[in-house]
Amino acid sequence: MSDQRDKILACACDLYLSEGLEGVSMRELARRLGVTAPALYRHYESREHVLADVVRSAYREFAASLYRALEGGTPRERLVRAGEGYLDFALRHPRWYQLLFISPEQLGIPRLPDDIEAMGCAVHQFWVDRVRECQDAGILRAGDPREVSLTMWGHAHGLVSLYHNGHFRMDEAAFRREFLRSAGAMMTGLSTPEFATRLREEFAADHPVEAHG
Amino acid sequence: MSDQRDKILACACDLYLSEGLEGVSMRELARRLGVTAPALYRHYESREHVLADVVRSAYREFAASLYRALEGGTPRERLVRAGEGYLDFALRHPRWYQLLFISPEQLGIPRLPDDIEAMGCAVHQFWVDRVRECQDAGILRAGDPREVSLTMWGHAHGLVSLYHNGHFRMDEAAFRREFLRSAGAMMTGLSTPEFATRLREEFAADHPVEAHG
DNA sequence: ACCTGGAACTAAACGGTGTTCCGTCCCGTA
DNA sequence: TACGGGACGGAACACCGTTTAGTTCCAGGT
Repeated sequence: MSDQRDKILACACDLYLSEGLEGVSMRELARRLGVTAPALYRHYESREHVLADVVRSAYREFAASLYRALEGGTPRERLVRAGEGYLDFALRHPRWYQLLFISPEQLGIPRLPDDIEAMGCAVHQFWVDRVRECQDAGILRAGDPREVSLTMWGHAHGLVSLYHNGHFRMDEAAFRREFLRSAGAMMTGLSTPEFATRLREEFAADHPVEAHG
Repeated sequence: MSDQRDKILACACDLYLSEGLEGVSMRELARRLGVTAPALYRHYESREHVLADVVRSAYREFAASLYRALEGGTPRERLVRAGEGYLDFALRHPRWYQLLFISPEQLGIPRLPDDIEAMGCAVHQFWVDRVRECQDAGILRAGDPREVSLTMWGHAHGLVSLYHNGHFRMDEAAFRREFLRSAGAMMTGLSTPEFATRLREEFAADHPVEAHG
């Protein structure tokens, strides 16, 4: 719509990515745009509305990174690529990732806008779809795909969140390894017995030296 | 040490629990204590130092709730009770739980104080101990207990965090059920085959009607 | 060409924040 | 009685989000 509104949003995203939430002040935003703070209120109702738009940008970026997984040719490949996309996004853009799971309280509002909540639902649905098609393909155990995806999502988000908040004494490479190992262990539990066997065979083929450890 | 310092901390805890982080301002704190804001600086170096002490209080409360699990008579019972204590604490005191996993950035400091990081390590070690003794008892699969506890911790924290931030459209009772189901599914994957069989038998005995579903 | 309306902006101000500086009071001790 | 020091209050600084009122400027209609 408005050109200036777009500039404000772009500047707010830059500011957030470099300085964090506290760094996004109406005055600093105005300073960088060469205007005074009240001028921003012609284009945005309040600071929270600016931040809400930044969250929307984060969701769009995240969705783009996730939906690339649909280029995979099989259910299994799509699930794996989705997992890789998730981890890559979380590690490459920590601040944007944190924005996806921010509590309304931290934004200074009682509830998230409905359209942002809907974006969260869409992401959840994406995972449910990935799980369901893997169940249909005999890769994952039968069961409610919403329950299985809840388990997977919780596990992934929990590890990333603990890492981002400094609760693991690891560098990024070590965390990547731990994440993949942990996810593998969990997936084995969620897989059908046949696929779990196949997974172990593939792992043994990929790690011949460690196979005896 | 100082009497007034204790009063400030107690008041800050009350204020945080009822109003959240943003609600803890030096001026409001002083108002409630019947003094002016600068007076607080006789007893605390800065607002961040007050908040750091609130975090320490949260850890002490959390640890007390967790360590009660040691009253259990067997490794299995101690692990189960620890899990229940974790979930209970997270649901009964959401604000205190969130403080345990807060990022330094949200407190306005670059890194958490060493002693607070150590408190986090102690909690992690507690879980490692619970896992190890369950492995020794033949309940959990053999393997590095640190890796297994990482998986369990990540899973539990992720679900709680997503629930607290409003990413699940459930009430507390529904979340409790989902949490226990998800944890059960994950534990089955981490258990020894023998124990997993026993778990399923116990579940069937507890849910005779649903056994056919 | 003139007027008008509205969009976009600025300056000033209000009430809030964390924090510092300085003066004051009071109490225990020499 | 004098002094030192801890505890406090008042004023101030620099920041914040936001509101109000006044200014500028340009497009459109008469």
